[in-house]
Amino acid sequence: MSLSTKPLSGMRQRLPGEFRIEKFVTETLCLSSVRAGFEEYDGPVIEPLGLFAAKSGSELVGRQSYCFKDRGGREVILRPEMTPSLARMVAAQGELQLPVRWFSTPLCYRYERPQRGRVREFLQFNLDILGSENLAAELEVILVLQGIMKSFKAPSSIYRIGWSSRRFMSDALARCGVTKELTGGVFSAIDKRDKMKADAWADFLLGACGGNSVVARQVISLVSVEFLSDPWLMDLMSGSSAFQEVVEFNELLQGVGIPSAVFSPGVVRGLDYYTGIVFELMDTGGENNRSLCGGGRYDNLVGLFGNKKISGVGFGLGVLTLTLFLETYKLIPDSVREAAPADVYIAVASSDATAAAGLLAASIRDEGIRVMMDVSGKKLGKQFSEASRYGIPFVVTVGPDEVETGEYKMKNLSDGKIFTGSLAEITGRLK
RNA sequence: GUGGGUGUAGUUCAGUUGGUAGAGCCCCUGAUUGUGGUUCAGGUGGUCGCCGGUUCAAGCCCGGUCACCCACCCCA
Repeated sequence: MSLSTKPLSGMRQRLPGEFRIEKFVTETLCLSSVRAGFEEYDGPVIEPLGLFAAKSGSELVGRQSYCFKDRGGREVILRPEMTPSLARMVAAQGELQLPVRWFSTPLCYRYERPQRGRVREFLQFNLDILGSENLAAELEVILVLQGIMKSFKAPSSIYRIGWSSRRFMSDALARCGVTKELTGGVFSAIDKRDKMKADAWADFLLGACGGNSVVARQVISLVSVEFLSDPWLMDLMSGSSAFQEVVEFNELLQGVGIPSAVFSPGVVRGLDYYTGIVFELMDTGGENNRSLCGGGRYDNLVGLFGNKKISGVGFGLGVLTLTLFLETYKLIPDSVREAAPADVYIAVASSDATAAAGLLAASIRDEGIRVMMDVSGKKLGKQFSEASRYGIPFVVTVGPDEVETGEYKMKNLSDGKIFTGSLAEITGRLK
């Protein structure tokens, strides 16, 4: 009985070609963050279960987590997300200069059935600002998000940043006549609106509203609102500070001019800890059905660790979902997809020249040039094939003749021309 | 956890009413013994996912099982 050649279901395994693409994506994310003054951090993969039990949501922790007892009998969990760890790190710092602007690309784990864009071990880019209650913080993270999309050269027509506010929606639902007990159910009903047929959804919502059709009609009006200046909405929300905040944030977005950001009362977000403005990033085409990114303001997370009240705002972005999005719109550059592993290949004409070839390889490498030396021992033609397959542009041949004369032949594989020269002349050419 | 689909060469797939397993690509060898790509000639490679049943005979029919994919739930 031999071992399986497959990794555990949903676990991450990357061949060099795939890894190169993933690396391109994460490095671009990193660059966009650094450009906005954010600093990178990291946290533990294994956390105490209690860290997530409090605020992340029962579904996430109860059914979709890798949790177990360690050898010390502690209930532990492979982190399903990063934000609670971040909140703890910030809470533990006595004299941290606030606000902090941090980002990270942690591996996270969720025990769910794998499907397109969803696996069990995944990279989730996180970017947060903690310690600012100013709406400028929301604006800043959305600006970074937009900057990320720009740096991938994604035109604003192919994605949409839908945003709303938890506080506003709770207030609005109350004013529509939804009781406190029913609010949660109505929220999740709203979340499902785009996934159901209109009639079926209306029935579903009616159920969530406790069968009260007057209330249900009000809720339908609410989520159908497209503009904040809607007279019905302004009448409903008169005197609401949450509504005022939404209007204010909308003005900020208008002022900056972010065409892809759209007020969408239907955006609710799943995680329990969000309190204020929430947003998500969606593909406007039908290819990638799930949100690529979700985020918002969370006011009470740091408070779990003591008396400090530090408000945060940030988002999580799935590296895999983003990569699928980029693939769909052909936004992964060919230079990344087809990158050669070396600048020059050293072909060894006969085995007695191996030491000389090694010496040559080392001295060219010292100049910062990427050199792949043949280790196959195959005949010369095969070595050229190998270089060609790798996409390496130059081949230098080393054999008894070269060892004797110190003159090397370098072939340019794209035009077939051969250059002859000393080691210094060869490296000069390659630089 | 629920529903649907697919399992045949390294890979993508074809395989007729049940009759001894096929193609493209890849890979290997040679034409070219110190120079790749193109071309040409040849070649390797299969427990048809697994177990059982029906049959003279099963890749094909039936039952079970496992794996993967897709959708739902949830979420990045």
